[in-house]
Amino acid sequence: MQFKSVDISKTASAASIIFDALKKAIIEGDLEEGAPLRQDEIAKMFNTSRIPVREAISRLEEHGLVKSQRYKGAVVSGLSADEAGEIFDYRAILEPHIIRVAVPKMTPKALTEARSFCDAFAVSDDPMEWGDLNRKFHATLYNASGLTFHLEAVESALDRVDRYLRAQLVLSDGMARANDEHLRIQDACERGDADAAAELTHQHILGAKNSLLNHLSKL
Amino acid sequence: MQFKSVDISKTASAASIIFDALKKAIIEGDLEEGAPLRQDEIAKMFNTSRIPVREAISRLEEHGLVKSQRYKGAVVSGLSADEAGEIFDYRAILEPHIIRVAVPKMTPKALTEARSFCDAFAVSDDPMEWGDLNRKFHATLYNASGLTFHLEAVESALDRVDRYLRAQLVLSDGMARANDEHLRIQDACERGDADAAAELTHQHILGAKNSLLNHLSKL
DNA sequence: ATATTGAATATTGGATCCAATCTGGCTATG
DNA sequence: CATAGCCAGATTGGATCCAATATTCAATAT
Repeated sequence: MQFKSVDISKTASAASIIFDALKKAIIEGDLEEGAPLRQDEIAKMFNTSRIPVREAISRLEEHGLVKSQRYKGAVVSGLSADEAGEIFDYRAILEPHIIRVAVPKMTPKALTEARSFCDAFAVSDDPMEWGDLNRKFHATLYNASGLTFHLEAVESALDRVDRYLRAQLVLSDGMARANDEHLRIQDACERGDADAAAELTHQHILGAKNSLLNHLSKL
Repeated sequence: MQFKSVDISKTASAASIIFDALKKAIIEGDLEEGAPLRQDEIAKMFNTSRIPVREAISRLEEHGLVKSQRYKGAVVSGLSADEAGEIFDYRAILEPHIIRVAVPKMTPKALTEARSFCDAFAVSDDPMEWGDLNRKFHATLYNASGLTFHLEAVESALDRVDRYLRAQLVLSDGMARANDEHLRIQDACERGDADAAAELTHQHILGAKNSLLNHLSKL
């Protein structure tokens, strides 16, 4: 008799679960910049001791999402407009390269999947969903590249500016422009025009950066 | 009366010390790919308990330097030739951008410091020193850019391929070519020619990549 | 002889306890 | 009144102990 292989899970340690939860909370802005991460408090939330909490925090620190001082504890990292701008520049350099490599490798399946995210993004009216769909759309296209190191690097960069990205989408013309640009990128990919996809991606990121910095400077 | 600020140290936790030591050992190849990291063993080496060891290992994992499996322990990550090649490509994209930004900001002090590393690299006959001096030379030039995120990203990438970099320098023409290219880069920086510095850096990295992959394919 | 079971050992993940350090408020003193 | 010193609570870093899982190897059945 044949059995289906079932994932007996237990795969995730408490530390990993806490890490993921804290990361999500920081990225999505539930934990504000400068907010202190009290080990005891977090441990109680997850019904664990402080040991896995500390492991989670130290891993977050390696990602630059928190800063901790010996005997003083950890706080959520802040990000100045300049730093956010630098990270957008970083993405504007890397992501065009990734999509250029990816285009010739995209399967019909990947393309339809990307298009479905693109469509969902277009019709969604839930601002909390926009950020997710936006990332999924781009990630689906990028994944075809097979450039695992680049993909990790970009994910990490996106984590750092996720809040800014969402903020930018909410701006008056943010969604409209993003939508339009997504369609053009999707089109270029379907045509197999890697150079166009790369150039459009470059403009897409720099456009978001300018829109964001422009907005921030007015505050 | 004025006091110089003295670092009362104690700044470093045991976990940080262990992290740095393990990282150095992995980067420099003292710990080979696939080598298991036994918490107990490492704890005894540092006269600590396993707690800070685990924290160090989990931080290393976030940097991709080790891979660990629940209840099975951690091993030093391997890196295929393809993956190493990908990371060289990544550097070939980022570092030219960094140096282009850096050139107009370089102080005379930074330039002389870079030149001293360049000279030391040229005359050193200790292969273990080459890797360090090489990284210090480039880092000194890059630091002027003030692009902290980019600098961290490149450092992290260099950590992953450090062994390959050293191996490449030891190849017959590795040092000679690196030396020559370093001088050209230093020259371009001193002339204030950012575009030339960027282009030379690009070629420098791709040249090293090709030399390395070419060598590896012959094994 | 080979494959399978099961117990003994090794190793990791986490809980609890202790030590070191920070923080905030109180007091003494000028 | 202002300020330095100091004590008590809060908080973190680490050590020790226990639980969960993996691995090894001897015993047994086919």
